[in-house]
Order: sequence, then structure tokens, then C-alpha cells
Amino acid sequence: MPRRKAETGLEPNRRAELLRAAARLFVDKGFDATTTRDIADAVGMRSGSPFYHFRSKHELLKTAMVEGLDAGYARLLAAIDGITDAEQRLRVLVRTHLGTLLEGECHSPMLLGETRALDAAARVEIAAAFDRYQVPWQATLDELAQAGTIASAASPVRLLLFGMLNWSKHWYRSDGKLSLDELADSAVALLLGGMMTSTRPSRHVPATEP
Amino acid sequence: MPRRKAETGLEPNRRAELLRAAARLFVDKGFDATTTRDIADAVGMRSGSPFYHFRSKHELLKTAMVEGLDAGYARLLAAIDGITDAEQRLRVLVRTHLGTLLEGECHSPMLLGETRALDAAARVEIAAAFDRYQVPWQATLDELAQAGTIASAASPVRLLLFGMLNWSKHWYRSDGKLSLDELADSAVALLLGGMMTSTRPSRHVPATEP
DNA sequence: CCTACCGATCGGTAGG
DNA sequence: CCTACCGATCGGTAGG
Repeated sequence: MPRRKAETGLEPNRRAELLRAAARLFVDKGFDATTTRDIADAVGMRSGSPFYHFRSKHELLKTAMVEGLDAGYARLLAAIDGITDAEQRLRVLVRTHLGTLLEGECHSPMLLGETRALDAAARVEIAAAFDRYQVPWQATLDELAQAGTIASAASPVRLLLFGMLNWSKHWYRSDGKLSLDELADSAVALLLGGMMTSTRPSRHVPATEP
Repeated sequence: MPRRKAETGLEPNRRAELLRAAARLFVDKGFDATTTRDIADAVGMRSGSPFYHFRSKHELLKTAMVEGLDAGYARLLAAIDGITDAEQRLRVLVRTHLGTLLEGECHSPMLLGETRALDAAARVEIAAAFDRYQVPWQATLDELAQAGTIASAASPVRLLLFGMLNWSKHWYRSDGKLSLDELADSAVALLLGGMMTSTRPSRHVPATEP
């Protein structure tokens, strides 16, 4: 049974497959530890073929980040559409962000300090995508500050918030006791200074990462 | 003028130099992107010589992390010595941690997801060192929760706190407008829900990382 | 998108 | 701690 060959028009998305595979591998193993052969294997290509779609491994990373960030941004906008209450909107932003970060099929490259592998031009593109991503966050924080719900919406607040969310990549286990909803609640509660819901007291000396 | 050769006894610390150089390089470039030649260069050795002191590049990473963590722990204990007020103690923990992370000459490996490059045995050693590091933090959070200063000292709180601090590695610039003291204040204020000190209102759309 | 391949680099070792 | 070196791997390319 010979392999089909007339499918060129039916499967135009090898590029997208490559991006998803690359993103997942970069997240799991890191950019440098991932070989272009790993990526090719993941989509059933031979070692040289990814270079038919992308000029270089770096371009693969840059594109995965920019498109991943933009996809996350779109998901964010869709999720908060029509929500006028700022506190509720923050809650949805946080939960949606964590979903993208921790349970996305493959998207979630948007984090990582892997950016350091890239040159200045690529970093500028990524920074622009991330700037877009941050707009609804800052707007919501500004609203909350104006309403007095949080004490300040100064720049460090947003950065600290992203920090506590993004760092969860290093310790959160989807098979653990903490659900994503609970994690989102904890983060929002910490930010708003409210009471924690549904988390129990803890022992010290666990066995995870910083 | 021939090189000195009788100094063997006077310079027993090539090992420590290697560790400091490796730690800095691992932090700056990542484990995989750092070559053993980079490390050798950094301390003026030839390419094969680091292997006289360490069995492998992985052992260099593991040792740098464990010893860096323990050094940070010692610094923590020294800094909080005698401080009975829990809120004040938290403040000092945060500021000391940020100092280690962001302004330490070379120590500050203690972070990073570079751990993923290591095998299970090495990860256990690092987890143990990190558990030690976390003890004074959890104890302080427990005190604050008991006093009602924070709503909960459940496990996610500590992890979220470390997240917001450690993530600063990705965006904090020591030559920027924000001092380490101000950053520490912001983080503590966010956790305690108090008022921010000395930070000004912000525009959205900055140009940094997640 | 495959085959075949190259130049460069890298972690690590032998043998002083 | 150096010299000399090796085997393996890796990003990328030519040429269909």
C-alpha cells in the first residue's frame, strides 16, 4: 500500500504542527536541549525537513512565542468579553492565563526565559506581542486601583502578578490536589487581600522547586 | 618572569572559583548553552581541567545549586536573627532573598528550571536543600496567619510568593528606576495587602518579558 | 519534503 | 592542572 501523495492541499498545516511540537518541546526540555531532530520526529518528518518551513531553529522559537502569545491574547479577549466588573474580569484573566500556561494542549511557550537565546530583533517582536498581551491586565489593574480595591496599579504590581502566575509552571502538577480553579482563586485572593477559599492549612518542608 | 608554581597550598579554592563561574554562566546563558569551555575560560583554565575538579557538567550544576541554596539559607538565618516581629521578619526574608537573587556577585543559581537537566538523584539533593531554605519562610507565614495579618498560610501562598520574587530575575534591571528596597516593599505590600510605598502610577504597554 | 552529508562544537578522557 | 584528542551530536545545506 503506497503512501498517499495527492494530499498536498488537504494538509497545509504541517507548519502549524511543527510550531506546536516545537513549543511543547521547548517548554518541556528547554530551547537548547531540544534538537531540530526532536522536533522533526515529533511530527514524523526527517531531520532536514523542518528547515523547509523555517529558516532556523531560532525562527521556530520566535514564531512559536509570538503566535502563542497572540493566540493567548485572543483567548483572553474572548474570555473577558462583556465583563464589566473589574474584580470579576481579573479573576477570568488569571484563570484563562493559567489555563493557557498549564493545561494547553501545546501552546504555552509564552513564558520561559528562553528568549535569551534570540537576537535583539526577535526579542523586539516578542516584546511587542507581550505588550499587547498585557494591555487588558493593566487596564483592569488600573480600574481596581481607582476603585480602591488594590492599593496601587504601579508597574511592579503587574510584574509581580505575572511572576506568581508564571512561576507555577515550575511546581504545579495537574494531577495534584490543587485544581486550577483553586490556584486561580489563591492568586486573586493574594492580590486583592481577600480571604482564601478552599485551601487547607499546610505543613512546611515540602519537596518541590523554588 | 616564569609563572609561580609553589602556590598549590595558597590557592586551594579553584573549586570554589569554578562553582561561582559556573553558577553565573548557568544563570546568564542557561545550562545547555553554557559549555564547559566557557567555564574553564572564565577561571583561566584549559578546556579539560574542570573535569579534574568535577566529574561532569551536571555535577557542576548540582553542586552549584545545592551550595548556593545552602549559602542563601545561611544568609537568611543571619539576617533574621533576633527578629521577633513576624511582619518585620518577612520583610527581611524578602529583601535578603532578592539580594541573593539579583545582586549577588555570583551566587543566585538557586532558581531556574535548569534542574530539568539533572537526573532524579540530583534533583532529590536539590529539593532537600530547597526544603531547608523554605523552613523560615513557612514558619513566618504561619505566624502571620495566626496573627490574622494574612488570610492563610496554605502551601500555595508560599509558592506564589516565591513565584513573584523569583520571576523578577526575568525583568528586574539593577540599573533601572526601581531599587531593590522598593521591589521588596512592593512584594511585601502585595502579600500583606497594605499600601504601596514609593512607587508611582504607571502606563501600560511596557517592553519587557512575561 | 527526503537523502546524504558537512563543518563545527561539545562533553569527556588518557596520560602524563 | 595541561596537551592532545576522540566519538557523538547538532544545526543547517545541496540537490533534488
